[in-house]
Amino acid sequence: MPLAELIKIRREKVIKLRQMNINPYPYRYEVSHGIGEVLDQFTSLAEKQTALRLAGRIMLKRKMGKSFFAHFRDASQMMQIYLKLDVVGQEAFDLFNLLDLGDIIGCEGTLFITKTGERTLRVHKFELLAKSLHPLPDKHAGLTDVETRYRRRYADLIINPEVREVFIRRSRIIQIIREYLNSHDFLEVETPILQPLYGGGMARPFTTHHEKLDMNMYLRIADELYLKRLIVGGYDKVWEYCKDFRNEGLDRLHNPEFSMIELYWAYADYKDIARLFEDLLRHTVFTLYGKYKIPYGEYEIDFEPPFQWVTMIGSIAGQTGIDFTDMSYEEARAAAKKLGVEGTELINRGKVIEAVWENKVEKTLIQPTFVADFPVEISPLAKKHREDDRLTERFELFIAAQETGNAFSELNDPVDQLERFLQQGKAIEAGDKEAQPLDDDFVTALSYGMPPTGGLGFGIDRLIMLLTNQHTIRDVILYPQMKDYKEGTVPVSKILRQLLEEEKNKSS
RNA sequence: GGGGGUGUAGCUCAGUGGUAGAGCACCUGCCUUUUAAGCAGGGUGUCGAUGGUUCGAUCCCAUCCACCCUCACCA
Repeated sequence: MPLAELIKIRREKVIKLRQMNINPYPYRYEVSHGIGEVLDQFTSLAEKQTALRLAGRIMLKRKMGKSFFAHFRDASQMMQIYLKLDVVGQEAFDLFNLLDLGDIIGCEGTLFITKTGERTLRVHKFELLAKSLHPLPDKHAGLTDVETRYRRRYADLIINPEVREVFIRRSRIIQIIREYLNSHDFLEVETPILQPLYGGGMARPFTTHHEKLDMNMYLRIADELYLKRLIVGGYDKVWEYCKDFRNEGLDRLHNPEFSMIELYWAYADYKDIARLFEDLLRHTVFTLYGKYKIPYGEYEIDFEPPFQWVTMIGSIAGQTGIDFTDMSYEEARAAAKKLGVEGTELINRGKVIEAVWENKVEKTLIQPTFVADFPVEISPLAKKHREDDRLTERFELFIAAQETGNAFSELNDPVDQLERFLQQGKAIEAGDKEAQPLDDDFVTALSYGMPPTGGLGFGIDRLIMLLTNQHTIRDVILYPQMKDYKEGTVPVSKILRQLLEEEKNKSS
């Protein structure tokens, strides 16, 4: 049956209800218990014959002569209700007959167990709390079409409890991290999303324009430079849960709008940050699951510290037998070529080493592994390594072959920072759309003096994928970015407008 | 951007060069402890969009749109 027909049938029920002087959209319902709570305490509530007031959405409904069985669901759980004519009376019975799957009702009653053993609410009274006009997806096959699931997340959430569970866990994970950082004296701050200049990451930004100020602005790609200014200002530990925006491709690991946590810790270096990050992840996993080993796809990931620590160049040597430590750019390029890694974008020694590493090592890092000491050319905001100035004190944490965090001993020498920006400027001129522009005010801030500082950024969406065993970023973001589509759907509003038109014509 | 795939009823899916089907949902009737309730009956769709080929296209061809997978590039 076409959607318009199904909606019309329900619309007619609404009209009928109004004629019966029943408001299909009343204002409130006094709920005494959640359904999950009722199921948890079923035995004692049933014994006492406590009168309960529960509310939820009708998911299943079947008529049995002079009685009904139905299942309804609230945020916590689903349970069966039983309603019979000689308990509720003819009027209420007929009203229940008008209800559809998807309607939201409030029920008052007591508990019992059916012959077949199902815990059930015997309904004494009920009220319609909201009429549903749109039919629900199939009660067994559910809603599987991914496009509809993402475009109409509400339908996905109504019909797929496991999807609801992922987002409950997402919320818990963020809460656990927030509590951890706050209890470790990190100050939660807010910095601009709308920025006159972007920086703090390698990415193409979204650009916009402020009319009154007549200036171009960018949606932030990272909040790093603003947080470091706060370290200059004298806060020792700061962090932010931030939405960042990057104008790049979309795939199972990338959404243009995504979430990160960045934190900065004065007087610490990248090794202190590694210990902190390790402990934060350990704590989060354990709080969530009560254990350290959790499944991710075909793997079992072990979050019990200490995590493995390798250097970028060392891990390349481990995989390929080739040591890039003392190679010049030309030697590195030749060595990379022998390994099958080449390309015009490999314009300096650092990019060559990074490319070889990505090609040969990244895929192999399943268990949590810190990869440390990145080349200076690809790390414009990190402090040079204390033992080798061709490298920086920087690590990324890899889990299940995915980057799960990025940290440095922060560069706090304003002169060195200026030189790095100038280096990046050359890259921009050479056509690198992801190189970082010179931020004069940031150099100015550093010139006031920033203490030695360790900093960390990690993508929340990818971390949540890892901790909830989801394999596409769209399954951990409630409203992932979708392309507009122009054809192929009949919006409900169009159907309703037609119905209203018909009703008007009929009554006049 | 390259390659591959998908798009048919509200949902999940079959199917066909001669105007389309199933299950669920929906409507009517029976049934006062059912549960994928059951039984009897009923209705149905711009077959993603636009062109083309054809006597005739949902099916073949072209273009476009959306979605998925994959490679490349990046978080």
